[in-house]
Amino acid sequence: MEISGPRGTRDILPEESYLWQKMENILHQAAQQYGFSEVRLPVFEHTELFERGVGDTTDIVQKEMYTFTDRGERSITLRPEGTAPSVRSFIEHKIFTKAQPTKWYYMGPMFRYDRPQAGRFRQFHQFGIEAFGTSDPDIDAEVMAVMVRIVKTMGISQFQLHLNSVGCPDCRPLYRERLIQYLTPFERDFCGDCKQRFHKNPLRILDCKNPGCQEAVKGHPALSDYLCDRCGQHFEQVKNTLALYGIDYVLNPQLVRGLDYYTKTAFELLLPDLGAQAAVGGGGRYDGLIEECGGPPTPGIGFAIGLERLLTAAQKQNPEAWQASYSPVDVFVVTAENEFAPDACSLLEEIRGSGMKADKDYLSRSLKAQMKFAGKTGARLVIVIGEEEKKKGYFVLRDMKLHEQRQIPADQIIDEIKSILVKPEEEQYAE
RNA sequence: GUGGGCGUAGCUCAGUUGGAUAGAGCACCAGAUUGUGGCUCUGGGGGCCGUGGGUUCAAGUCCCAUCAUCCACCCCA
Repeated sequence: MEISGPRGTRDILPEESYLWQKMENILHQAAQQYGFSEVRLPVFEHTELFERGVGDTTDIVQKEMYTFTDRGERSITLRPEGTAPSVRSFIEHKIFTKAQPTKWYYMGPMFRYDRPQAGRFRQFHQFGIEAFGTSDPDIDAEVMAVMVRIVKTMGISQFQLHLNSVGCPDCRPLYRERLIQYLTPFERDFCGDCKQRFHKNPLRILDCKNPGCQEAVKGHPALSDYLCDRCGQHFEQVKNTLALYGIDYVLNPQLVRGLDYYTKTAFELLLPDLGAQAAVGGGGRYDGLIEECGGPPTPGIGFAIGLERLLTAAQKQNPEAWQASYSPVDVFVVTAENEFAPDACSLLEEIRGSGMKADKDYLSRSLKAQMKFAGKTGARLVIVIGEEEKKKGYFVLRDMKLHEQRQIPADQIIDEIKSILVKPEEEQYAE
């Protein structure tokens, strides 16, 4: 009881990893349907990339990064998010010289030094997409469409897409000024954090959860009233295209994403029954980020979705599809006497060669114990080899689900198990 | 970083105002069933009672510390 993994880490054991594979298949497929291609990026980067890319006023950079000095005296950070590394790769490989836009997706572990709680880990997993090189509002809607499609395909029907526009460097300063004007009388009532935010990033006060701050913010001027023409038109077009796609959304003027780089479109996917961790995914447009990171001026938009939370939500809302039940094998070969082990081995290889999952006992157990073990693996079929069978050239094929068995001539056994296992789809779903 | 809850078998938990070899269910192994799983019955293995200190004739039980874990806040995914 002394050995355990580091705080905030988690092992995904076989009964669960099977569900992750199922989820990952959905993610790959959804992204590819919309024309996104996978990039696989390193899990660590130069610390500076995140300081620049994520923004050094953010909580992520200020208190949540796993940063260390490597043996070459370089400051290295385990990636806390996927956008900055994607941007780095886009610039490094001069992808901007190719035909645009560039549509990428990624998935993998992210790291944040936070205190663990329900739905929050120090190593967690995200899926994300990035579209570089176009500021067409249609791509904003498309990015959200990918997110919504994923959630729906997972069998999640209870969710909300919150949408806002946070403006651009042309119009946000004006709004910021108005907001400061409005908030000034309330300054002394703010919580400690918001007193800081008031000077550094007053927009963040809007989504503070502190009741006192919320009260103060109630009648605040809406950012949407201060958007410049370009941002306003962009926002309208995004909403039009979303409508075209049949995607429902909730306009949320309070939505201000935590990362510094967002411009124009900002959105968040909320799930009601995840408690404190209702935010499953979020994203937005970041038209200044690529330039900020040293690339040519290039617009971009993306989102990231938390996979632990996504899976938890799916299990809650669609338990039939996401319960942990998995059979590692289709066929289990059992021997009446230990001496038939060689026959079992060659039969196994034949079954595996035909594309089915098969296994046997490796502990010299009694026939009864082998049967018991076979039952525990969840194998649909058991093949029995013994004296009689070997002499007369047949196998006993037992169907564990139907609780019945038959004698099958040795040369027909492969075809026979195939015909049982490869059944019409409704048979499999009936389980 | 702040606050709260909880640490007894692989898992879920009992354990009386401190008192004798620390229990149950599930799980695991074996047998009842001399060639067959799921049900039933019988038996078996398995506990530094999180760790360190203290109080006491005596600590799983009381006190202190520490670690782990869970939940919430901040923030996020």
